[in-house]
Amino acid sequence: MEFKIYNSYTRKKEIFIPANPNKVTMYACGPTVYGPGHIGNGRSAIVFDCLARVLRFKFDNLVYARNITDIDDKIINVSKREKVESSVIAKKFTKQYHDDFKKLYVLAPDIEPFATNYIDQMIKFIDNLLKNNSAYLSDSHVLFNVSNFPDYGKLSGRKIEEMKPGARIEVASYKKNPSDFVLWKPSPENEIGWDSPWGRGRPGWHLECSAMIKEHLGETIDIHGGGEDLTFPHHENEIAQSVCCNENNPLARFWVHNGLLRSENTKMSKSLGNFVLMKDLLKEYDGEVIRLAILSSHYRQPLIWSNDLLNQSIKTLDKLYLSIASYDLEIDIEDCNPDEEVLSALYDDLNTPKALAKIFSISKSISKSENKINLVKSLIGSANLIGLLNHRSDDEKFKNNIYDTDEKIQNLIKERKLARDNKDYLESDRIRDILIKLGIKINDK
RNA sequence: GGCCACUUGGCGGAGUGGUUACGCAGCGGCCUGCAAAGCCGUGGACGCCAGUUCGAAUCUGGCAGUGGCCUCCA
Repeated sequence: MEFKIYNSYTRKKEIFIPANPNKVTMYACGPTVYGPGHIGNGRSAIVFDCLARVLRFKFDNLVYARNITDIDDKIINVSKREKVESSVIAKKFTKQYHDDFKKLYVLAPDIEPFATNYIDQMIKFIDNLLKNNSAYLSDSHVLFNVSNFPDYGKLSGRKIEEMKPGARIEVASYKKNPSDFVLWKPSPENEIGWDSPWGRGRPGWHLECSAMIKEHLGETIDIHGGGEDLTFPHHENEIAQSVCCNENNPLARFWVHNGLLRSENTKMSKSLGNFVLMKDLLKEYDGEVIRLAILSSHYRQPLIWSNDLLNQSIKTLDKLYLSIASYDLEIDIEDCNPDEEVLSALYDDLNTPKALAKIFSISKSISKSENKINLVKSLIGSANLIGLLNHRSDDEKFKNNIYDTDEKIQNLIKERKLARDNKDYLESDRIRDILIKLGIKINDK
């Protein structure tokens, strides 16, 4: 079965064939760690985690890298405010992201490069660009010379002439062309910086991805991903600098962008302040519920984040677990393979809503089937492929469930059964109410 | 101003030129001491206007609405 994915660069769904089947390469832009991540960051991580899982299933030897931007003006600003080193801020929020991602069942990427570990590579990168006239020095900054790259704007579908310079941000005076972007900028004495041929300073935002991709994955990678909001200017700039640095080799064969989350009618974003933090959400909802909510819509569609969506996901997930409860203990996880229809949905541009529809229908068919175990295997195999149904009926997670081994609760259940046997329904219903208050659902039979 | 995307039932959300998506919620029934779960059944949709076609929610054009981007963002 072939794997198809929508390529933002060509604006078409295309069959994905890796350039080198022995090493499939994917890079996704990770977060800048200057504060706790919101659920939009979570969506991106979940989408590319899901893509990585499916690619791993289809191809051997996927190398998936997702970076952490640990040097940036925003981090520096926070560090000034908190009066600590910027590395302290970066470390703190890297840990927060890791914790959040783990709870969302996002697997660690194969490589997680930190920008500050690649300063040397970035300096070399800039040096290369200066040598071939793709960059210039101006007012202690090194800038990328956009006019030297004719394909600039191709990814985001815009022409330099059509852009309205300074529409939002004032054009810096040291730029030859408003679209030129910073590769290296000077750092004041009291701020973090590294020595370079152009003085003490720090790299521009876009550079790290290009340098780290080149270092770990090569000059041309199979898939480059990130949020839709990174298309311009971030990815456009990455392409420009990488292509110019690497003798016109394309940076990525496929570009994959996830749609943005919205709160009501506007996009959720840090600058608008209308975001929901992952850590706050995770206090109220199970990570698997959040993951299901995210995967219930196609990754390229905008998704309106709401409590309704979450509450629906709770019910749906409950039912999925209920349908496999106890049967799942009889099977070996190794034997669980995804259903063919689920697979073909996922192979078709990662159509998770369609895959979930099939998962639900398998789940529904279990109770009336003669061959329950096979269906349970297929259900778990399918759900696991997209990072769902990670728990078994006897897991800690279900402590507060009918499978609870807690003595007090088991006794209550026994007492209730006794009352029912004696047809003392007043008493049995009273105990049921207690159990419900303890978060335990009673399913007779 | 330029570029791009989207618009499906109460809600979420796929898909297809002609046949039930699916889930949640609803309604009727079976089961149950009563519930829950399960089972059986059921109503309800493709933004508007034209065009192409034997046939369009699906293709084309126009219109409207919503949203995104035009150097902070996943």
